[in-house]
Amino acid sequence: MSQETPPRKPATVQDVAQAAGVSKATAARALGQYGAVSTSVRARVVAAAEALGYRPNEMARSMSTGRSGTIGVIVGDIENPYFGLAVRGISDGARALGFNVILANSAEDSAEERMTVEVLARKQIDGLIVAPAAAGDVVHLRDYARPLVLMDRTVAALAVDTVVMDDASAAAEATSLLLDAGHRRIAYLTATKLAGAHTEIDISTVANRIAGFARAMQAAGIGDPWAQVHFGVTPRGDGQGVIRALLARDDRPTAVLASDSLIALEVLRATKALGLTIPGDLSLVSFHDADWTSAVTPAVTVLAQPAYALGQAAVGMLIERIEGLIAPPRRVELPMRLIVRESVARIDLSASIKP
Amino acid sequence: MSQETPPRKPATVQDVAQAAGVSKATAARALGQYGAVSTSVRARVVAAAEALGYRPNEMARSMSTGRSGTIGVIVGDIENPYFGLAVRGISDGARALGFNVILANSAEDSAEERMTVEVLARKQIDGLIVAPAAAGDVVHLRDYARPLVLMDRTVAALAVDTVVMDDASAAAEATSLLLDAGHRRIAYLTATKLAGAHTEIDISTVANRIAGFARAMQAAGIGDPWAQVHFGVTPRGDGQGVIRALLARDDRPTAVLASDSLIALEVLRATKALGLTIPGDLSLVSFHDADWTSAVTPAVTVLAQPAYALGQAAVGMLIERIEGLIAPPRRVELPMRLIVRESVARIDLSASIKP
DNA sequence: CACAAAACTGAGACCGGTCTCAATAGCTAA
DNA sequence: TTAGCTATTGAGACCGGTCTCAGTTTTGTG
Repeated sequence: MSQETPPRKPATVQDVAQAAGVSKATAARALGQYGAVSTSVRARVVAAAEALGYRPNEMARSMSTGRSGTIGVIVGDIENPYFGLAVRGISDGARALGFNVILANSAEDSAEERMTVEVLARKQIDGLIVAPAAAGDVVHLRDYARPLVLMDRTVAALAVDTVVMDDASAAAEATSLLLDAGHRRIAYLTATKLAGAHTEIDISTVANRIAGFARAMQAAGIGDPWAQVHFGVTPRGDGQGVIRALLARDDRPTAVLASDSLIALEVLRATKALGLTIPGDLSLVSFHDADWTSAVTPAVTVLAQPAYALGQAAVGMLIERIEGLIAPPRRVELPMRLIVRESVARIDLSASIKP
Repeated sequence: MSQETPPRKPATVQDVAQAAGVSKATAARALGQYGAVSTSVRARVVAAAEALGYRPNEMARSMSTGRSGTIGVIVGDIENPYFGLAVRGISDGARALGFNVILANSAEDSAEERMTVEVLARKQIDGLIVAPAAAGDVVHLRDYARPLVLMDRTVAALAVDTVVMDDASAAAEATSLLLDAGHRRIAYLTATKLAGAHTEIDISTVANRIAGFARAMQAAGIGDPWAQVHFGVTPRGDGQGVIRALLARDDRPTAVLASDSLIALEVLRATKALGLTIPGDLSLVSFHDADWTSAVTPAVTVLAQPAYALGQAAVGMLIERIEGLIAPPRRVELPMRLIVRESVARIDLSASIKP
């Protein structure tokens, strides 16, 4: 059977029908698992299909059913292991439920995001999961009148299913850990840039974390924690410069909280370049339990994020909507877990820190 | 304009045509950038389309043009940063050339790969890039009678465009580095498992690297280098056990060559658990310049692989074929670059190594 | 000013499936 | 035996575009 030359032009239902001596409609029924077909005819059709190497054209099928069996996913940065893991959760979940995934990157840019939504919509995706680049610019998401799920970030203006993490309390917890170890000069590093004029933070995740950080700092009686927040620490941007400048200051922080594993890596790089040691000269806590954090020395204390579960939850909710679920928008919040390892040192509160 | 209620049912060419008072054919020409349309009519149609919020249905378009503008990519393990980077190279290249990508995982399993090819083919992809799980089982790839490009691995039985790296010479180079530093007991660690009965290595990359390793070892007068090759060092499998057992032996290796960054991480984990230090107790060289390798201490000496370029080259060749290029199968080999860092120590050849 | 060439436009087939509806066939109940 | 049903099957419309071909309108040229 493997030696027969495959047809130049792929076989269609029509071809199979002809070979089996039945009508196109009947062949389609036998092949497509719908409608009623007598067992004898079905066998004949299936045999013919087999012989012709028939392969159903999913595109044509989607054309008439109106469902593509594909969902779109837009994240800001696929490079980030956190999103990478979330996407895997989505993909696995989607496949298990019979859907495919088209993945796209927005580069954390709203305009790019808008164009991407348009492209995906044209491809007839059945639904969309997005980690919106900016909560303030979401008309394209509202206009996308189909099942939509927000992941990692909320948008007040969008009443749709949302899955997020408990960013505020996790940030507060990590900050408290540092505070309890005696640290007072704690810097919070995030990749997000403050857009020119307005200083509003347009990503709920970032805002919540900073809020949690500030809350914990203030509870410890430390004034103006916002001054300790450093924006624009991008791995492929000037992140390294920002960190080095920070660590070169006389009143340099004794501890840093990195908002993702890529930033933690930049911190490692900077301390290495500056000859500082962790946790001796600088304590470090990072968001996301990247694989390397537990393997290196010192192992990095992290806030483990259930990113895979995040993705699974998102795709689960999305597909429920696609299947027709009618219900008010749901909101799921997943808890992070603080994993204490070796990158945080105690500091003697009474001793002054050498500049 | 943003306050008009979007139509319940998306507008089609027909709707636009009607609104503009022209025939469907003319509207389609104006909207689809083909055929000739007078400027006045075009303006009228475009305006109508704008007003109706018309959005072309790519699926329908593909249906009649016979081209989906989508290419499929199958790799063994998306988790692996090496493939992750290659996939990004493919995605970026594809987008630049006007194509989309559907990504799939084969879990390094031929059967899974076969099913995936089938699924992608049904989705009418225009071409396929694959890092085949096994060179011995490729009928499904041969039967897939469309543009096909092999990436990272060659398959002698498949005369198609291929992009690979210079695995043999790179492995030899890294081994020589270790040899020159005085090492003699050098272990090669790979994730690949030897399939039950036959001990053939069914992945060209793995075979070539081991060949390069063995060649260098033999050139240094070291007998039976194959005994130093350890298979099945999978991060999510028993990799950790294998490494620990290896490092616990009296004649444990003084250096290891890890075939990817995930394995290097496992080595780090094992030495950490066993209280060994790198490079003091064990030297390490790893394939792939993962981001963490240069940030940690000691920084890991690596064989940098142009994975992004690998992906770009693959997608470039594939799309040339899709566009109709007729030419004998091409083969591109990309060079790796050895980046010496801090994870290799000199060993005094005259001194005996303590067990 | 007349006629050929070029530019537009409209009708309708087609891509490869699904799906509705009517027609035929086989079978049971009365 | 025959009306009444149900199980099968065939014809053809339809999804939303593209594309061919013929008919109509302009434009160009001698």
